[in-house]
Parts: sequence; C-alpha cells; structure tokens
Amino acid sequence: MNLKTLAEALGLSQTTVSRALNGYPEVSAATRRRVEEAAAQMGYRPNSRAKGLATGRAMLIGQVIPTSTEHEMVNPVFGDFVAGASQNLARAGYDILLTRVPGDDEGKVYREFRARGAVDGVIVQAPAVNDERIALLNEIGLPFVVHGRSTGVDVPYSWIDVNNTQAFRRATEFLIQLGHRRIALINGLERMDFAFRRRKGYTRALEAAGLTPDPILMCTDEMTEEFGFKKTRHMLSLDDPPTAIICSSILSAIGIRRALQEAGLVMGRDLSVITHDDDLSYLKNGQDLPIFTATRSSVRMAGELLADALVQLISAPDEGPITRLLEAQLVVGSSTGPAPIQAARLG
Amino acid sequence: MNLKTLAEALGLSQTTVSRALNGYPEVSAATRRRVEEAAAQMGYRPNSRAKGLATGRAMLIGQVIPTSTEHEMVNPVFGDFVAGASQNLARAGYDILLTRVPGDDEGKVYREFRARGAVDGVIVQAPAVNDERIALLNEIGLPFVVHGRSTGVDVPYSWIDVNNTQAFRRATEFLIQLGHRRIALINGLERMDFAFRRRKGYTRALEAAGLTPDPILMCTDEMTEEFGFKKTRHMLSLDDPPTAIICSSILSAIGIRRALQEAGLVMGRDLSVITHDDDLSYLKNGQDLPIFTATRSSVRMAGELLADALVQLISAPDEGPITRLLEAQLVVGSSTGPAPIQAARLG
DNA sequence: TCAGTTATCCAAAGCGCTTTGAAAAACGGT
DNA sequence: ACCGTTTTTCAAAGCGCTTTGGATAACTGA
Repeated sequence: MNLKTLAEALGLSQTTVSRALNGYPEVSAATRRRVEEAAAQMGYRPNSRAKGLATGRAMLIGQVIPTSTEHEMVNPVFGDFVAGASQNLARAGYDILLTRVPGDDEGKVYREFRARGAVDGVIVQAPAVNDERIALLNEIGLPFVVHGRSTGVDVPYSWIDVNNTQAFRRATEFLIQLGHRRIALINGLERMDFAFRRRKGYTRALEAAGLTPDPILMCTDEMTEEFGFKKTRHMLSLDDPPTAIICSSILSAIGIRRALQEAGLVMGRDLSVITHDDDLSYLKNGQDLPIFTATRSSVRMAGELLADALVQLISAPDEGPITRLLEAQLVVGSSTGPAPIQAARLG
Repeated sequence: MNLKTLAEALGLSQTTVSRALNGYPEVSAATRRRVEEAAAQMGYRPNSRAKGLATGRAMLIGQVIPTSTEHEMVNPVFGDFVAGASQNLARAGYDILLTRVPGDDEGKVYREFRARGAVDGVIVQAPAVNDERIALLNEIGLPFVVHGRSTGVDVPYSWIDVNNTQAFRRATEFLIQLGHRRIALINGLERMDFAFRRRKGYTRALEAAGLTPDPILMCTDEMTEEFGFKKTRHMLSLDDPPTAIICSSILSAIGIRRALQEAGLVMGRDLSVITHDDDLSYLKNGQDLPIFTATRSSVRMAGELLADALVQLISAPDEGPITRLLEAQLVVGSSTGPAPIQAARLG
C-alpha cells in the first residue's frame, strides 16, 4: 500500500492525499476525513525512506552505545537513559538509531552519520575532560546534545548535566559533619568529566574543613561491583583505614558492602558509605528507607530532558545552545552514621 | 557531496561511479581506483535514505526497548545484549532502530515497521508463554528472531534460547546432592517463558528426588535487588525455612545476600544460593573465584548470535527458521555448601 | 581490413514521497 | 449573467540513489 494506490483508490491525486494526511489547509474537511478513513482502513503509512528523501529529514537520532574501551563494559545506566530519551523522542516522531563504534573512533561514526544523512542529530554520552567529539560535531554541523559537560572545552555547546561537584561536595561535608576525618573516594575513571568533577567536589570539601586529601584513600577505575569490593578490602587493611567512603556508583557501593560483610563490619556503624545513585529501574536504592545514603539523580529523567533539548535544537538551530544543570538530591539512608569514637579521637 | 557532483567532478556518469563503488564488474580497475580515491578524498557516502529507497532495503533492524509494563523497569540485560547484537549487525552493514512502545501494544509497532518499511527485520525480546507477537510477525511477514522461545506457540519461527529448564534442573540437583531438601525458588515473572521453564526444571529435579515442591518456597516477580531481599527475609522467618535458594537473576541474588547479612547468616554455610548469571559486563560474578554458584550464559553472546541469525534470515528467507539452544554453564562459587546438619536431619 | 566479441561507459527510468506552480471549481457580489 | 476571489484539486519536478537497456570503444581472429 503506497501513496499512489491509495490515491487511485480514492480517485484523488497523490498531492491531495499527501496534503490531507499531513494536515495542510488546502484541502476540504470532507475530503480530509475521507482520506484519513481510507488510510486508516487500508493501513497506509508513508514509507520512511521516501518521506525522508523528500523532506530531507531522517527522523532518527543517532546514539552510540557507550562502551568503555578498556573492558568492553556497557555503561549500566544506558538502558534507563535510552528508555527516557526514546520516550520523549517518540513524542516528536523520532526513533533512535543505535550503532556501535568499530575500534575507538566515535568521530568517524559522526562523520559518517553526517555524510550519509543517516540522522538528524546525536546524543553524546560520557564526555571526557577535553572531549574532542564536541569540536568535531560543531565542525561538521550535526546537531547534538551532550549528556554531561567537558571541562576544558570552551566553545559553546548544548548539554544537560548533574552538578557533580556540588553533589560530592555536599556528600563529603555531610560525612565531615558526622565526625569523619578519614574519608575515602572510590571514583569512576577520572578522565571522564563526571568523575573529574566529583573528585573536585570531594577535595574542596575536605580542604574547606582543613583536611588534606590523602592519595591513599582515592582510587579511580571502571565502576564495577568488583572494583568497590577490592578497593574497600584493601583500604580496610591500611594502618589508618578510612571511616567513610564516598563512591561514584551504586554497583561499586554494593561491592563495598560485600567487603564490609566479609570483614565482619557493619555498614553505617563501623564504616559509613555514600554513593551516587542514578536511580536505575532495576537497582532501586529504596524510596522511603534508602539502603545507601546517596546523591541521587535520575538518569532516566536526564534522558527525557536531553531528548527534548535535542528536538528543540533541531527545530530551531539558531536559538543557541541549550544548557541545564541538575542538582542531585542528598537522600539519607542507613549506610551513614557518626564516626566511630576511637577513629574520631585519633583523627 | 552527492553522487551527481562526485560524478561530475570525475567526468563520469552516475552509473559508473555507483558501480565502481559497489563493486560491480562492469568497470575497469583503473576507473574503479580513481573513483574510490576521489570518493574517499571528498568524503562521499551514499545517502542512506536514497540508497534505501532505490534498493528497497532499510539496512536497519528494529528493536523495541524491553520494559516491563508493571514497573516501567528496563531489562538490565538490555545494554549487554544490544552491544553484542549491534556489533555483529554492524559487520553486515545494519544499524539498530530503537523504539519504545507507547502503552502496551508492541504489535502496533511491528505493523508500523512493516507498513513504513522502516526496518528489514526485528529482534523480539522477552517472549512470554503463548506470546502473540510471533503469530503477528509471521502474519505480516516481517523477518524476526526471538531471544528465547514461547511455550504454547507451535508455528515454526526462528529463535535462540538458553536451555533454562536444564539449567535450573541441574542447579537444583546440585543442591540436592549437597544434602538440601528445603530449596526455595526466587523466580522472574512466570508468564515470561524463561521463568516458566526455569520453574519447570526446578520442579522436575525436586520430584525426581522424591521431594514435593512447596508453594511457600516459590515466588515470582520482577527480578530486582529488593525482590530478592524481601523474599529472603520473609522466607527466613518461616517455621521451616529453606536451606538453599535458587534465583533467576544476579541482581536478586545480591538482595538475597543483603538479607542474609542482615540476619547474621553466612552465605554458603548457613544458606546456599545459586543464581542465574547473564554475565553482564558491569556485574561480573568473577571468573576464577565466582561469588555466586551460578548457571551462566552470556547474554552478550546471545545478542551476537541473534544478530547473525537475523542477517542470514533476511538474506535467505526461504531456508526456513533458524533455532539454537544454548546450554548454560554451571559454575561453582562460594555461595553453596552442604546443607546445615540439623536441617538435613529434620528434612 | 572488417565483422564479431567483449570491455567500458552512459542516459533514463524508477523507488515513494513532498512540494511548486498552475488549473479547475466553487463562491460572492454586482 | 458575469467577473474577481477564494477554495480545492492536480500534473510534474525533485529528493539521491540503483539498475535496465543501450551505445560506444577496444579488442579479437580471419
């Protein structure tokens, strides 16, 4: 069923049928209804590629699957993010074109997107510090929104980000107020912008309280469960172990919990833990009674906001970049408590 | 840069340039190289939509984001699955078209895919028992491969599945051999085919050992961490609590661990746990020293296999359905051990 | 040299839609 | 009845590619 046969069946021209279905005013109400009914009844849908070719728009948003090159790990927030994004993109008639990067060259994919006219815009995930993708996308003129920011890039671009610095600063302050002095940081890869900023917030809070950040208590890697486990186990074996840990991912926080369990320690009493919580649908921290004290920010909502921003950017490219900074919520659970007495005295 | 300008720049016809780039024999080696070099140098890429319109193929595979309608939860295996699938699809020149289902009607999306010619085939996730999507896709003639099977559907269709029945039967037998008699099942939603089959395997093993499955020890829901936690906590409070639990997801198994920790019990000693493990990249169970004894099957590899199968199915639709049953590996970790003495005696 | 192949290239049609520019029909006012 | 407007409809061009059916050029062997 294509436009031609539908038009013939109705005894109308393709022009009229097309206009009737696309809401143009140059068609009588009666004809429009007749066309719409026939289209619905015959299950007519305009061919995507033909429509795209004629209009010059793909109605597709490009999205590269965010995998770390180190361990081929897929970002665990990807599912929730894309669910949020595609929900709002769908409202505007867009679908997501998902692709994987062969090797390491995401820029190549973007160039190809552009040259092939495959997508109308892209969402950029997991920006690094000084991320070179932003300059590239600006250069080739493909509309894009970044999920996060990139420290060191000072050309204007559209982004939506969580205030990571502030979130981890507050979390650290919270622990300091509870009497903690030895506070560890189990962070993501610090060439990633979010991790870089979280460390900054952590460090600033320590320094503001007159504490010196201790390199022994700071580590950075891919945020797996195992990473949290191993690092915690190691830190507990130190001469002067931490009384609290701040962690960048709930998955690693689960690893922390496992290490504590193994050591026979009670989380929240013997050692306090605060984690960032992306509010993943399959790993809820609990609403009323959170397991972990956490800096919470829904990644799914971020997906929705990025989708809206990108749609707007595509429809009005000259209105300048869209930026939005989201504040994470500090939710207090049972994983934090006052610093153990002796530790507080020693500190 | 389009074909026309490229052809003009080369002083050739569009036909020749197109043929040169697509590897047709009717073009001299010298001309071909000249064309290829110019195309590379000028960054020419054929427009996706124009090419698709001319060839009648979209070079896109449809994929609906697998969210449960109940809790809007995105399937946690989705990221790894799609990473595997898109890797192998990319090799054959396909990208993934990702879309969300408005409301609950996935069939509507498939019909639209077909009518719009938006995709060349689809991957069907999370089949239920008697899944009606299979009949629909057969009816509308859209090539598809199912990730899993659907008990009760007896028309032929292509699928790739883990042998869930066998996996859970073996896991249950393993526990029985360790002396366990009170074995609980924390399962996924049993209208899902995989959960239905796992329960079958579990039940069969019990019955083969002369044990009667106890409804009190069987529960089914969305497989979150919290579900594992709450159910375990509840089961531990029973008069005759289980000495072992079989669980359908490593996330829920983590919840089980938390409940045990809370109750002051040691996993593997006081209570044994076996979980299914999809070998998620962000939640590794450990290779040499697995945390959980598990029935392991890589969902990423499943994605790769499904991609290959679908590509083949599209290129040779008449060769009949492709089916493949994968055996899960039983890996023994530290979460299982002999049944506690008194429980074994009582049982 | 010339007819018969074969290698090489091309003009034009077609994929299914939108959209421009024009024509036909309907309308309103005199 | 007639003319100027407005409403309604349409034919045809164009989006950028592939592919069919020729045409031309370059080789053969006699």
